[in-house]
Amino acid sequence: MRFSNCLRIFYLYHFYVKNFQYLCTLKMKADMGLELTEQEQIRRDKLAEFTEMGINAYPAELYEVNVTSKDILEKYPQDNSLFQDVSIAGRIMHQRVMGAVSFYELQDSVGKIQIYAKRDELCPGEDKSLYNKVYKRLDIGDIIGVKGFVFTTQTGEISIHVKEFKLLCKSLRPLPIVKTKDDKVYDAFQDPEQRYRQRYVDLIVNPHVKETFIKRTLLVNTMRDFLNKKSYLEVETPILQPLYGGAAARPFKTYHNKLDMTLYLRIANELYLKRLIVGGFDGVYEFSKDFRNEGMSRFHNPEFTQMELYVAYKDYYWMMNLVEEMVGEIAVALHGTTKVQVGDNIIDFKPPWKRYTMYEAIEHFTGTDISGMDEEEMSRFAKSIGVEVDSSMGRGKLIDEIFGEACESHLIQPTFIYDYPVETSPLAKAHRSIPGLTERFEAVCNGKEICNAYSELNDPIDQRARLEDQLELGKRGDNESMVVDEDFLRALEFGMPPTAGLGIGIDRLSMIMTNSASIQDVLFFPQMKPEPKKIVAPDEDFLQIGIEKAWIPVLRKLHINTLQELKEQNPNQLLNQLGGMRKKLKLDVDTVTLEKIENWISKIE
RNA sequence: GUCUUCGUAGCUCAGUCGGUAGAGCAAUUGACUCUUAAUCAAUGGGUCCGGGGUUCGAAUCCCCGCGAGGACACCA
Repeated sequence: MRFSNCLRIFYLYHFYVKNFQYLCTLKMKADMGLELTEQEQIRRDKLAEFTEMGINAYPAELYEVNVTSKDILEKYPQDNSLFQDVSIAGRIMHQRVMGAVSFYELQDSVGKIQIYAKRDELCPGEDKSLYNKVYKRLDIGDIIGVKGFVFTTQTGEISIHVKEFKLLCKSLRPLPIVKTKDDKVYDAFQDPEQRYRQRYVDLIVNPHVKETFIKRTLLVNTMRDFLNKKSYLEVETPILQPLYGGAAARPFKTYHNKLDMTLYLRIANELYLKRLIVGGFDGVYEFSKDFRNEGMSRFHNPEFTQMELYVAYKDYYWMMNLVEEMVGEIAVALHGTTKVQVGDNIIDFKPPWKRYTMYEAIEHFTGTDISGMDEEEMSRFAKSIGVEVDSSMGRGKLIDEIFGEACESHLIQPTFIYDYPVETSPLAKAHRSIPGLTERFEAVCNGKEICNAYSELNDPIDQRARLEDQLELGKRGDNESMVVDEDFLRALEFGMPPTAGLGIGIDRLSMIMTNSASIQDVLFFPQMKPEPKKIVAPDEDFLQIGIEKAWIPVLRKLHINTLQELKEQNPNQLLNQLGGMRKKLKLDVDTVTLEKIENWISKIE
């Protein structure tokens, strides 16, 4: 008994000491808060006030939620007896205070709902401070939990009548204010730089952004289900690779200390998945984050996601069928139909898709049959349609460039292009009947490649020759060519069954399926250059040359953040400025003198 | 990498010919017991991205950076 009393005293003591320390911290921050904007400072002051009133702005215990905004808005109109005892939590997005009554909009993970609170109900007694000092002074962005019942207001909006509320998190930064009326959005938060750098803000204020990412996940889940239903095995292969291969791209290079070796971040996982087919799996796939050290654009991010699939005893025709079926299913899962609006076009993913050989496509769009041309004729033709040609380009590269220039951007509806030249397809099996071509196809949609697939090359001797040809190309100045992966060749020499392989760009497909113009819109955190950071010297630097602590934030306010910057000041001017700031901020410090300032400056190295 | 557009208050933006930096929302204070882009009144808030230059005077004109968007190049 005595022991437990001691414990209680100890805990009480502990609580007060901690709270006191916290208050001190808050006040201190408030004092040195000269770098904060006015609105941020006001929010911190409010936080300190709340704390002083005994309100914990960051409570630890869970808050029971028994309903979502969406549930209420969907089901309440059908049955007004529902939701008479709800508990819900969310972020305050909008406040309309009418004196003793207030309407807030609360945003939870699936939507928004209006909440209604009345002073005399929240504060039945004489003391109205819970409403006047706390509820009314909550800010946009604060997260609260409320309990009450659902009703319809006089103007017909389904709302929650608040009987009690609890602050769950005080927000210290003002959110962008986006207003909506009749589906028209005012002051939309759409500066791309801020949206991508601070995606959390983007997600809070732009509900359609959340939709995009939910669709992306649904896309991935649908694809995974589709593949699992066919009993293919989802696997994981190395991201850190001693040799990079499986695509033509420049890699990111890194270093392992203990092994004392260079490693590369994978540009593709193709060669590892094929080793697994050699090992005896009939179907393997991986959603693979790949990394390519190249230029960025609205279609390219340094890291991106591909799904690669390899299935034994199949060929590329079979794989075409799988792709159109799978992507068709994805469209239906996301949109309820195979027709998807993308920009100004409606794209229909309903199988079967159009199929052209590469030569057919070029002939279709240019009117010229290039299949019989030699390298020189082809080079002339390429130049004539505006392709930049250089000496490192072989025949295959030329065909590829001609296709890119003349055809790709015109292919809006999903179309398979197949039978690619052997020179640019070092991992694809030679065509069963046409020399110089490979059994490879790409699906092009909305003018962009969305996937790439082959009947995989499983002839180890041909494979070695092709990889060596790539090295030869490398010597001609084509820096994308690959390194020979001896272990991969060794695996092929044990024998890989005939296999169909596929790589499908998840980001590109997401762009199309969500009607997004930029890859940055389907990546939560697209790569950005770092934000420029101000260099701010620590307090000690200033203290060391004899500056009183109170003046340090003032100097920072004047944008004097380092001793070097201080040294460059005109002492007379600084004297005036410091005097001015002292008055303006009503600082409780002795005035500075010119002598003192000169003394500071003289001590700087 | 090249070309091009942009960078002003917490947010969205205006700023004329180079002459005291503005609006709406947000914030603060006050009024308001069913509002909804709530309303009404008052108030505060600025490194005009950074650094140079021209000028009596620069948010504005010129140069050099930084960051972002777009196009091209690159990327099968």
